[in-house]
Amino acid sequence: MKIGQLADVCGVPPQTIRFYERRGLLPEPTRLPNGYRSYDDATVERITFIRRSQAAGLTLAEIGGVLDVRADGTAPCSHVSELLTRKLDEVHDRITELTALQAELSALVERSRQLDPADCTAGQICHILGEG
Amino acid sequence: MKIGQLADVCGVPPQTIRFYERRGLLPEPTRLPNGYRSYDDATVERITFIRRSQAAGLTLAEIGGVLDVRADGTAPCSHVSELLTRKLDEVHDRITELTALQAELSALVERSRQLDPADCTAGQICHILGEG
DNA sequence: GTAAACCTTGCACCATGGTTCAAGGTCAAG
DNA sequence: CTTGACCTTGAACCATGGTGCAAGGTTTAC
Repeated sequence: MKIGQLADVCGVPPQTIRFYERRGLLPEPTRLPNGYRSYDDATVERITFIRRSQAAGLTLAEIGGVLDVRADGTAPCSHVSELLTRKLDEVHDRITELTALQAELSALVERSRQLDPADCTAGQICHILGEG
Repeated sequence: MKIGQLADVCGVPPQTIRFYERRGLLPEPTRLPNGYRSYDDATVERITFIRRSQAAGLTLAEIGGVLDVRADGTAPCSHVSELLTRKLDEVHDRITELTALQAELSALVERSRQLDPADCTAGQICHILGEG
């Protein structure tokens, strides 16, 4: 299977596959006599795994880590488990931040509805975003 | 006031002030006879405004837009109001995404607790992250 | 007079996840 | 035999918000 076919099967552009290879997420593929990359079905699975892991919020570096542990012959279970737990914390923290920001923005939008644009001519830059 | 003093007052590094200048968020400052940048209190206010707007989740490009409208002599009220409303939508959408991701991660972590690492030896990469 | 602390400029670099380009080799169809 | 679709490589570029470095000029303190 050449890179274009692999790309079609996996739903990613060929450049992205080469990019994953450069990042060490995919092993160097075997080559056809003409130098073209040649892939088997295991690579389809590997790319699918990468995309699924990305969907779970892991970075490419983190996914690479899992793949490396697996390549060592060690089951990456505890590694993955810790990773997911940590990621869950990060997501939770980010939601907390964004929720606070949402409240802040709501207050500002509400304020913008109540302020009179005519008052805006003062020396300040913007009386909606101005002081607190 | 020289750049270092301005930086201290505003709590940002001098490089960041030059960076804002390059991005058009700060006007070209007047210069002392020796070529050093010279600032007045209005710049303190302007940088404070930039940081406050960043805290509200606006990008530097968006903040620059507000500043430009203001520089035109137009009150940026309706512009800012729309910007904030749009930003509120974005934040809301992002929270929705992250909440879904949180649920997904929770399920995976739970699954990792129930799966037996001994089953991990199969041909797949990771039975926690494997076929969803 | 000299060292430290400040200022100047321009340019390169950081992470993130790719995308795009240039210049060329290969292969199948007509 | 030429056109088009595919493949190769290396390198630059995108947005984001800065940070760091090099090489030099200035100013302040001792």
